[in-house]
Amino acid sequence: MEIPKAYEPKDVENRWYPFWEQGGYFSPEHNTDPKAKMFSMVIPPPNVTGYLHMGHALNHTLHDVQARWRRMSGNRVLWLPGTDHAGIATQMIVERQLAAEGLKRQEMGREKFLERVWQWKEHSGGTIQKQMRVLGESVDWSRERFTMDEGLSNAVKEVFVRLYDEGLIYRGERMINWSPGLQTAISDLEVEMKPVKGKLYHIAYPIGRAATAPVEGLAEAYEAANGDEKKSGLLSTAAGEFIVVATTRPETMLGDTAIAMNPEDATARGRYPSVVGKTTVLPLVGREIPFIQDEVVEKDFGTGFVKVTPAHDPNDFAMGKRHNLEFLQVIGKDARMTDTVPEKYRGLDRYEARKAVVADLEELGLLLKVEDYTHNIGHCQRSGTVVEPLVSMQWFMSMKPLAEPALQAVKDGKTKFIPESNTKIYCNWLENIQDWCVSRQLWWGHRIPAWYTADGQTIVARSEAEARERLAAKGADSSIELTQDLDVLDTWFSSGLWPFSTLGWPEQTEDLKTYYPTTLLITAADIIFFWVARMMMMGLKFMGEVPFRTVYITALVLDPEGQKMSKTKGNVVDPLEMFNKYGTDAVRFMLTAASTAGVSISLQDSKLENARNFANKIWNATRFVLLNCDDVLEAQEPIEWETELSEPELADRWILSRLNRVALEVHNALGEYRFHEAAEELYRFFWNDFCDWYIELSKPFVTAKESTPQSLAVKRRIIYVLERSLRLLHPIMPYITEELWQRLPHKGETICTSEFVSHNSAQLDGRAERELALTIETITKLRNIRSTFNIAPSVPLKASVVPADEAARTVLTSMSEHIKRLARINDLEFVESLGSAKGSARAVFSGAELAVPLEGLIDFDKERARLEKEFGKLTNELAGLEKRLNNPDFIARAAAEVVAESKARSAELADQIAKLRATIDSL
RNA sequence: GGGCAUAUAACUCAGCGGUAGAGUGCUGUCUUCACACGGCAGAAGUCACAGGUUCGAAUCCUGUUAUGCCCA
Repeated sequence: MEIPKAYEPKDVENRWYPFWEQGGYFSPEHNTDPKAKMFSMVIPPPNVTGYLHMGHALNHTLHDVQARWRRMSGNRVLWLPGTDHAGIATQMIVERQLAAEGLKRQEMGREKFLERVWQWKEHSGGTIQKQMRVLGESVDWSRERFTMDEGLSNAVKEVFVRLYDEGLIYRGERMINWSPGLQTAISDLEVEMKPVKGKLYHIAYPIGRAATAPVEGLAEAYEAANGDEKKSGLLSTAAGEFIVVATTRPETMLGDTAIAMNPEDATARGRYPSVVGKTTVLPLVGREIPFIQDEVVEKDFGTGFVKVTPAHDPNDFAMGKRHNLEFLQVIGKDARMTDTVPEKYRGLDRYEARKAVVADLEELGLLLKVEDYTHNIGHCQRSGTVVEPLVSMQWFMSMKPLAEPALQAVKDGKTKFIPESNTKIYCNWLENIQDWCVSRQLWWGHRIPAWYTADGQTIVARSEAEARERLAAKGADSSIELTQDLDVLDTWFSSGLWPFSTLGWPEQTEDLKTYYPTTLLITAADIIFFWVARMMMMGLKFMGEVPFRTVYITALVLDPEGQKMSKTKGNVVDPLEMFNKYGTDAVRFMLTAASTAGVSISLQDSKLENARNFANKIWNATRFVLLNCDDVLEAQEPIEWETELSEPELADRWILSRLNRVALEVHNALGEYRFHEAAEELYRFFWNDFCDWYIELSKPFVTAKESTPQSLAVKRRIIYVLERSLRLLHPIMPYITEELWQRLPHKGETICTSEFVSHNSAQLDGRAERELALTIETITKLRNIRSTFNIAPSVPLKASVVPADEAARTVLTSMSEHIKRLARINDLEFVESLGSAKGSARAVFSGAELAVPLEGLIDFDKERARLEKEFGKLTNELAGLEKRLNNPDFIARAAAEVVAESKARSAELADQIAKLRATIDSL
């Protein structure tokens, strides 16, 4: 049989995905067992025109590990794939393309523009799907969904209408975050707070009169009045009285409609009782505005006076509502000053206006102080522009009534977060939730199903026809002209319905009944609010049940230096390049092995190399078997554990026990989403147990020239263990395991639907594990002597062994041929005692004492030093144990087993120490 | 300002009440008929710091420091 010496992932990987896909193995219907347990997941839908990044690679790998493992364990698995229309992102891309052609969407018109977007979607969509196939993802492509599919669009309309009818969706003039860059409202979540170096301007407003002529010496007076400790916002000078406010946005003063202070400052004990009932006149504008008192004003911040611009600040907006202030919009949607401001500022950009206002205030002598000031400013996440808080007519979703059940469900444990710490993050957000602005002034997305009549009525309905029915039902003329709302819904509106809209809702489909609620959601922490929380709310609202039982939050994937990957830093790693370099299975293994809950993953080459080497090890172990077991492989029939041809010996019982133990541990680890543990157990088992010991112990039989019943039996056992190991590894490393499994005797068409090894406790054999450990230790000690004294492997050595007891003697005697071969000893004799250590190297351990005669070959000072070091180590350990055992509290309070263990270990150590001492002394 | 997470061998990370493990790297050695993407052997850590709880703390609690993330 031709088998390359090293694993070449490319040759193997291309072969299997089409085979799997055509075989329909990833469809839940492939499992026809009527009693099968259901396991379902929906994929977090990537942007339809996007491509796979490392975050996806991690996320999708973990999904696939779960899906493949559950499928092999007999579950009926649905893993539903799909993509998201990603309103803003996609529209931006297409607009940029248009700009390159000198076109604008506004000039094209809505319909033409949408045609262009669909074209772009057709053209560049599908990349993600191709990449998912490269990754080997076992999704059911027959159920693939897109958020703008007809069915999902119907779900969006249905939800909108129902929530509107219940009063949970409303239209209103409210303060929203306006993105001047995107020319749309955005939600609070889409605003990113970033520290920006700015200035804090201290401005004087005259009390009770206008300041038209320049005032002299006000700044100096302010400076003098506000020494180290004192802070006063009240200035009394020859020119009259002033109050002082500090602001980072002086241009907004043009829209001030009040000055606020804390009520305590208005009392006789406070700082500013004298202004109560008075007014101040806005400089530059001349508008007379009142003083108001409000609890939200912090006494200790600045002067204690705060300017109130209700139309351009969320806090001021709330104050404006409370105190019935006037709302003056002074900044427009284009971020330029409106016609509400004095003529000289109109049309100026907000930052130009700031300069102009500051210059004019300075001229009037009212600018008292300018300080450097770094503060957080909201930026539009997508466009990067500074968000302008504006009062605008938008659609909102009332969140409190929806959040309450979503909060309760998690508190009741109906949905669990892993790692658990995310629960608090989720709960805190829901407890402080604000209404959600769902309308977007975009074209790409789900158009808001609301129609308006010329006389200002609003009708929300699933279609225009239904809107007319609703009109008629109200007794109105249903044939009047209706215009549909121009806006679309926030993309996350449709994403929030994903777990049930993808299964057919609002139709009561079989899929919906069968697969909702889904079992597991795997996603990244950055969309807990955007997506997870909203799915919870919508799922509970419309399905009456949580959308998923468990939410696994993946780690962040970082660059090799532990830095977050970003395009601007240029440290983004393309997963496809990584698959090419190391092999897909290796990358998958690395990501799985690195997935410890809550700890971010940095992409070190060493980890990837290690994973690639592991794949190569699997390849070569199988290669060894394939090259040496022709006589067994010819039959090509599934192999069972061989006991007929020859009685299993210690090594066989040991590997069978280990196989079962690992199967159990992997099963438990994956069941509790401890991915790294599953990967590590498998790695250790395959490399250290199976390759390093079992294959080595089996070699004399496997490579024997002549077939004997015993050699056939050993070969059958090694194939048995190997084939099962591949099945255990398959969820993490699908390609290499399928490739090799197909070459071994097996049952079924594909490893994907083969049975995951379930552990058989009857095959766990603690005694065999202990006995083989003794054998391994004996071999290791002998090798250690050869290595320490630098004796070439070709030099024949003799060894004497004194087993610690009869049991050890039996084991070591039965394993003596293996010991001799693996430790390169030609003469191994069992004796009653070793006598003087003169002329030999020694080893003392719990199972035996060893002597290797090395007269003339070794430096005895070195041997003495080596043994003294060992002696020191053991003595230290014993001292610690004795200290513990001499403590009456320990004996009285520690668990009985622990005490017994300590005693046993202490006795064992004392024995070894005595023997070592005698050995050293006899040197 | 509030919250969360992390600090363990040179590096990257496991372990999370019974006196420390892995991978990489390092040292030595072996090209022995699966694998040098390998074998064998070895060296390497007062488990960030300070208190406390406990018979016993890397592990639990409190505080400090550092780093990262989230929210305002």
